[in-house]
Amino acid sequence: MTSRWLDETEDRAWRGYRRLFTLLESRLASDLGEDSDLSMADYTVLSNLAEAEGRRWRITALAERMQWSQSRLSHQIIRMERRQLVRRGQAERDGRGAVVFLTKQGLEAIAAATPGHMAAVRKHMIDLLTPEQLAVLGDIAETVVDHLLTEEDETD
Amino acid sequence: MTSRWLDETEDRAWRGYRRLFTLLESRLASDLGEDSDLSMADYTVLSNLAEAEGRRWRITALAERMQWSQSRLSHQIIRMERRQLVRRGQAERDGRGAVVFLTKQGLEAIAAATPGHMAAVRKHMIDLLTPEQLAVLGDIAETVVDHLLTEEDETD
DNA sequence: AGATTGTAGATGACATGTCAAGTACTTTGG
DNA sequence: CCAAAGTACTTGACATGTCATCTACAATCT
Repeated sequence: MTSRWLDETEDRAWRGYRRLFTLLESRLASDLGEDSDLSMADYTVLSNLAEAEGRRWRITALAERMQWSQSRLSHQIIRMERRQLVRRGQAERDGRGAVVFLTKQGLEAIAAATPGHMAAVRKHMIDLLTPEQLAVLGDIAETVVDHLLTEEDETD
Repeated sequence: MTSRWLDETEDRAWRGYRRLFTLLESRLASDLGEDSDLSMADYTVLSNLAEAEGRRWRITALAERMQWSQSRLSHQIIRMERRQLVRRGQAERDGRGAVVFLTKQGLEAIAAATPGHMAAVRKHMIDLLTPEQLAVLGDIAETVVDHLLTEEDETD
């Protein structure tokens, strides 16, 4: 059925997108959980830290990069600190600030989980698509993301 | 930076997709919340009910359609019932079963929220893309969704 | 019919996310 | 230098989602 709000192509794209992401999220999360004790949230935090200079980030900067609220990241990090995956420390030049950094265990956890996770990403998504489709997806994402980030700064 | 796991096109598509959906989800949710007192979850449930024959669904069937766990839907419906958006009733031919149906208030809520929500969907996504891009997105979603649904039934 | 197994849904404990406030430090402007 | 305003992060209350388990009814098998 086509809604009154979108034409057929639009409707197919929109419903497809919604379904894709509902299914893919839950599939990736369960694959990840099976061989790693990490949630998708854990994984994202750890992989951002692992990619970073010095394997550390200032909290606000990391939240910004991940597009998470500061509060969400704060809670997440506190939970991860309890599990020894990360540790917090004082920021150098700012008494208010905090940095998170990877612990040895965190590094091991992300190193162990990444091959399986990336294999799942390939299997359930990337390898199913042609290079042309991937290129278009990249374009689409760029367009929408740019729009959303730009607009954010405006009064609207 | 390109990861060791994906080539440049793949990496761009994958990171773009992740960023797109993080940003879009939160933007749509906040737009929706601003003019409607509905969460995205509320909206999805209500719109599925509104589209249905008799404006009602058997709980399991609705969960399946939405790709939600039964438990998630059960909790959601109980919360929505408290707010008078839906009501539960006995299924006709099955003493175990339950149906959810829209209340007058639920119908009014979804009717009031839909124009704004669909405008947001257009503004933040659909209208930014060309028909060709939308068609490719539809194809991509179909491919990935089919794969995920098919595989689900297998032993793996 | 009675026992066994299956299915629908609810429930409780707990993980996660959001929002509004609180605390502590920094910056700015006189 | 001090007051006012801003920034960085944490906290607590509460909404939401997940998982395992429970209850009740249905279907099947003898």
